[in-house]
Amino acid sequence: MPHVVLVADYAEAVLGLVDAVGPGRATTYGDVAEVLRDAGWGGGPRTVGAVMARHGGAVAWWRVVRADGAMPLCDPAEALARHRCEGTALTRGGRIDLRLARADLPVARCPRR
DNA sequence: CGTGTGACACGTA
DNA sequence: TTACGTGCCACAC
Repeated sequence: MPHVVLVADYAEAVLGLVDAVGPGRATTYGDVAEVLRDAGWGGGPRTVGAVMARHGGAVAWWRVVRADGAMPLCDPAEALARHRCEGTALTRGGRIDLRLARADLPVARCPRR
């Protein structure tokens, strides 16, 4: 079959990783993209963001933040509230403290290889 | 096949 | 610390 991986499959992988991030923890678009990249998928941070925009509602989207710890732009207030409930480590600027909250992502597997 | 766009990342000022 | 420019990948026109 084609060497091109359908977005649906990529999206499934993204959601799987996000789902693996437990309460009180967080990961970044870049981290997710890197894992998927090592697994043989293409894409970058922005591609992960695109997937979240389309299918994010099915998972804990607020646990995926930017590399600087800032909340996703879609709904910062909602995300911040969620993290406060979960007790996620935050900095005084109201951003995620990735030093403490960064989650270890499971190893993704390639679509076909 | 060029151009614009996006829930990003990173170096530099 | 914030602001701006550049690189990045995939997709819609």
